[in-house]
Formats: sequence, structure tokens, C-alpha cells
Amino acid sequence: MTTTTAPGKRANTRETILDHAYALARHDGLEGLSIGTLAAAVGMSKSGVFAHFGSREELQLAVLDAGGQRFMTTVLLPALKQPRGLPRLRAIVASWSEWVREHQSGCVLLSAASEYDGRNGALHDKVVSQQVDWRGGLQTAIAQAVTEGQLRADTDTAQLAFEIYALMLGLHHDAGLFGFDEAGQRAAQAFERLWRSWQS
Amino acid sequence: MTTTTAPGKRANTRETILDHAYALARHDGLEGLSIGTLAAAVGMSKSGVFAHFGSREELQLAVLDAGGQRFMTTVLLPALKQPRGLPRLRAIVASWSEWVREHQSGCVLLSAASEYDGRNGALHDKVVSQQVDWRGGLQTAIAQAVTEGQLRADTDTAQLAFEIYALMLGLHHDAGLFGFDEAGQRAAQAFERLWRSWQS
DNA sequence: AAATAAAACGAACGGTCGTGCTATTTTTAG
DNA sequence: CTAAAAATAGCACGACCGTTCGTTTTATTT
Repeated sequence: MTTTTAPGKRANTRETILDHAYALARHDGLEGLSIGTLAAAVGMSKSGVFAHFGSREELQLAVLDAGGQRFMTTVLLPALKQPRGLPRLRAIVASWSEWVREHQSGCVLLSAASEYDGRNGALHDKVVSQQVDWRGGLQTAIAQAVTEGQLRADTDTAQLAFEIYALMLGLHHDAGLFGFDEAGQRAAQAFERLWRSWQS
Repeated sequence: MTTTTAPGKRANTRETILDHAYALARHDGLEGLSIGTLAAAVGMSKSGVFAHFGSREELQLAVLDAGGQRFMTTVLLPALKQPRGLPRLRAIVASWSEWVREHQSGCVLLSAASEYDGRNGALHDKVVSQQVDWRGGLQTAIAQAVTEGQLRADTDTAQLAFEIYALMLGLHHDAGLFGFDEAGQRAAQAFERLWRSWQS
């Protein structure tokens, strides 16, 4: 029997490459990601890997996309099972915290934000658009909690989204440097205070 | 007359090198700092620059030290003119915000924190020790505000320090990606809410 | 099984990386 | 003014960088 393989060969190995690239970029950032190291990790030749993306920047963009996709799947999706409003908002924070715990030793999205915040180019643009999207998603969830009457009617959704995001940055920062356990408790306590002060 | 130069030549050029290195590291991080680029910026040869530090890592450590020193001088020192307690704490936050405004396009200390949080070695260790020191300084200022009776007697200084730091991270993050103006307003608003909720 | 298309390889290119070694220049001391 | 010392330049090294190109292997189609 002739091996009749599925036609998804290309997309398949591309996925494998991106898996390894994502893992490497977690440690060294997107700027520290090199095609040679990546090829060795995947078990392919440099040119073989290169051919899938056409340039290093395209590879970095693809990794950034993959990271954003994983974030949405891991953090937002499970929270959508919770009812709209504060329960869903708390679920987002919970799964987001879990994401941070699993990404203590480096998160591609966050390191990309600090790597490209002062530059121009496609990578910067994608980082900004990801952040805008996610901030928008947060604001939507907040607005629903307002509609449900769980947060004060005069809640500034952008302001609360900023404060939530800041606490998550604090959690990530402290977890990476001092360990997740203590940072997780601090963040949890801060969130309780936050909810209380915005509750209707 | 024979030019009798001061004996501080070495320390002098070392300072010049560090000035340029700091500027470069603000854009590309300590990992993006290369001796060749640095030498070109200073107007020296690669080996001339290299001789001042002995290794790239020593250079990076020196830049990190310089950054920490600048931070303390710019943020903490002017705030010490304010009376102990809440006024000084607010002064710290104010000069810290100013620091963030001037470092929108990249702060060496923060990017170092995200570059080395998941690694081992001297750079990681120095980053951690800097963060511990600064967090300790914050806690001292907070504790004084408690002693002065301006913050609640049962204030958890480490907890409040965490929340202050988180807000500054949020400010830096948003300022870098979306511009300082809006982020500064959000942070200021968040701080007012923060002080109010910890006030005695 | 033969022909065609897709995918991966291997070698090479010009550059830059950090680092070591030896001159040469500049600064200090006598 | 001269000799010792310190600082810098110049050059070379092996390693790795992203990228290109022609070849070979692998998969699909007829």
C-alpha cells in the first residue's frame, strides 16, 4: 500500500515549528529567537524551517499570533461558560492568573510588549493591536457587569480595565522574580479590594 | 605647557561608555546591547570598549548598576525632601511617574526584569536584588505613613507596595504602547482611589 | 510505475557577535 | 625630557546570524 498521507503536511509541520518556537521565545523573547536554534529544536535544517516563513520577522509574527491565540483559548474561552457580569469577570481573572502561573518563566506576549513598545514595524503594530483587542474584551466583560447591576452604573470601563491589567502585570512581575505563591496571594487580595470598591 | 590631565581618565571614559550603553539598552534591552554597536556610538574601537569591562556580562551588569543608580537619584532622592509619610509617598509616585514619562520608549530596569526573570546567573541575581531593595524602600515609606497616622494602623506594607508597583507597571505598559497622556490620567485616578482606600 | 509537485536538505554567502593578542598611542611619574 | 604605565587601536579567531540557491528526498497525482 502506498502511503497516502493527508494533504495537511505543510500546515502540520508549520504547527510543530511554531510549538517549538513558542517554547523558545518564552525563555529568550521574540528578539532572542533564532532560526538556527529553532531548527535544531525541531530537528530540521535551518533552510527547511526558514522556507515555512520566508523571513525571521514573519516567523516572529506567526509566533506572536500563536501566542495570542493560545491566550484567548486558555483565558477567555473557559470564562465564557460563566454567566455574564461579575462571575465571568472573576473567571477571566482566575484563568488569567492560571496562565501567569504557567508562564512564570516568561510570557511571549508580555515580553513582546516590552521589546517592541519603542519601535516601529509590523511586530510593534501586531503587539499594539493584540493589546487593544484584549483590553476591549476586558471592557466588554466589565460593561456587562455594569449592565447586570453588579458594578456601579457610573463605572469607567477603561479605567477598571486598566487597573485589572495593572494588577496582572504586577502578578506576572512578582511571580517571575519572587515566586508565584506570594504574588498570587497579593494579587488575589488586591482583586478582592478592587471588586469591593467598584461594586454597586 | 605640557598637558597634565587629571588621573581620572579611565573612570571618565568608562562613564561616557556607560552613558551611551544605557541609551542603547533603553531601546534594545540589555540582551540587545552589543559591544560593536556601543563602540561605534562612543566613537571607540570594539577592543577599547571591551577592555573597560572584560566581558559583555560585566558590561551589562555595569549598565544595570548605572540604571539603578539613576533611578534612585531621580525618583527617591527628590522625594526625601518631602516630610515623612503620605506626602513623601505621593512624591515618590510623582517622580516615579515622571521617570516613566521620560522612559516611555524603554526602561532598562523593567526590560531587564522581564529578560532575566526566568534565567540564572549574575544578571538575574542583580535584577532581583535591585527589585528587593526598591520594594523595601517603598515599604519603608509606607510604614512611615502608618506611623504618622495617615494610613490605617493595620496596613500590610508589602501588600500596598505590591499594588503601587503594579500600578506603575500598568502606567509604563500603557504609556509605552498607547502614549503617556491617557495612561498617566488612568494611573493618577487609580492612585487617588488607592490612597483613599488605605487612609485611616 | 512514471510523472509531477511539494518539502526539506546542505552548502555557501556576507555580516556581526564576543573575545584574545599584539602593537601603538596617550597619559602619568620621575 | 625621558622612562614607565595605562589606555586604546588593529587584527584575527571561531561561532552564529539571516538568507539564497541548487539538489535531493518525499509525497501526490496520473
